[in-house]
Amino acid sequence: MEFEIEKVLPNGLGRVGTIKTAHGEIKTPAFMAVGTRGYVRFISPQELHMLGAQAMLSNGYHLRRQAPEIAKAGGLANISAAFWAGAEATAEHAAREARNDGPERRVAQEAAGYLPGSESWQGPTLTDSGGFQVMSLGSGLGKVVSMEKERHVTNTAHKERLAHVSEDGVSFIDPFDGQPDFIGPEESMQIQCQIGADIHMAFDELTSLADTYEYNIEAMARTERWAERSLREHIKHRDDLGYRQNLYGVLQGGRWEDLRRQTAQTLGKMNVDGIEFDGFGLGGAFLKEDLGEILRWCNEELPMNKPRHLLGLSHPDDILIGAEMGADTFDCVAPMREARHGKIYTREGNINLRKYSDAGEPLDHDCDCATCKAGWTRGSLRALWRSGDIEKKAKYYNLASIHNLRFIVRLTEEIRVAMLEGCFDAYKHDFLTKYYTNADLC
RNA sequence: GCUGGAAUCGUCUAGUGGCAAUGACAAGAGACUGUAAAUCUCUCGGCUUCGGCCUUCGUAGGUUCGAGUCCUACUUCCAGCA
Repeated sequence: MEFEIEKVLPNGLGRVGTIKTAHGEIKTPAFMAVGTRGYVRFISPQELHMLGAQAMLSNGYHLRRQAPEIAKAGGLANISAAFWAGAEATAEHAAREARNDGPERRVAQEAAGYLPGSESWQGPTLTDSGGFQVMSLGSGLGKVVSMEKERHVTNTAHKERLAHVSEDGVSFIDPFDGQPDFIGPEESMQIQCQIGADIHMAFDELTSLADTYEYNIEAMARTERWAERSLREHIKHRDDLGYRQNLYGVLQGGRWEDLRRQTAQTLGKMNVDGIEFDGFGLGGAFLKEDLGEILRWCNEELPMNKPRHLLGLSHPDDILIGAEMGADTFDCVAPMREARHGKIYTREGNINLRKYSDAGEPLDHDCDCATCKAGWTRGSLRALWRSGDIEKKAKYYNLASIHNLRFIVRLTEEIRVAMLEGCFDAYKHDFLTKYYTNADLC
């Protein structure tokens, strides 16, 4: 994998570049669409391309059982409709998708034409290691990035712990079928090399905001040991599918400067038989106010010439700060999840669609997404969303997801242009002023 | 006309002696950041110094310490019979 840097900001960290993978290029900064199970919910691969998404991120944890099948088909970016239609995985997959409201849920996806496998994603792909699930199934304190410190432990206090960490890896209960399972660095690498994304993440342990400094030292050291094991295993399999797969080491260390700088140096130099990581994942749960500083600590220590992926963030201020501080790629479920939940992104701040039952105005007055161009208004979209008709709802999820995703993708495109033209600071200031000073902001 | 049955918060609905009264939907507010998330939380008669207070289950009476619940009459609706 090559990474070409075209321009660097005066701060020496933020940059414009191009990542070249076996399945295509990624012009950075870039936002990757999240398709956890190998497809992006409610958005077809063709629609993804049209809205400017350059890459898709899937998850080794969720695809672990289908991984051998995916490998046989030649990897995530090569699987055909026939694969999903014919594979045994389909039955299991459908059962999982349908777990809440029976067949209806699947019918909704079929009706809208968004079942996985109607097409395949032709482009660069990335898989996560399953490390995030250590926390989301385990310590269970939502990965909240909040403006307010008091709020950082929220909404999951009564969760049952489904995952436990040991030196070997993570033992967990699959929340869908209740079966016990285990993933360690070796397992994660084997799974990811079967799925065959262009970029893989080392198996890491994400700590929550509630964890102590002492625990973060322990978890970070474990993540570094896992990183070396990940690299060792990855090297064995990285060419198994006939093209070169790449591995990013993942930085943890919470909100502490000494830990962040230390792990950046350690992972930046880490090698197995002279082979180093191809790039780096910037991980962690962040308070918004700390994000820029933490990224600066990491990226001042990491090698300049390798790409960095900021894991799991996408709010505009986070992306702007991330790009400024040297993150090249991003991914996040928020644009699509929030779309499904009725939050529509606009340049003047986000709106809650519930409040616009009669509104004939566009979603966003300045938007070039397919949904807006097709003339959907706040009112007409709200009517779809609130409809009891499951097919209409599916249509809403499609239209709203496209809008929000395009909004974030476009933001990264504009950041790239602004950086190239040397006006990043002005662009950032203008965007944030407009976006965060509106009274309707939610 | 007779005989049964039914009338509860926008809608549907639970409730057969201690109830401002169940659940669902609708409505309203908030949350969501490497997807256990088409999800979750809160509000949903009025007032409140948050301890309560007031007014409510078709209408009017009655029994009872106490009635949405029991009794009587009336009104309306449904079903069956004329």
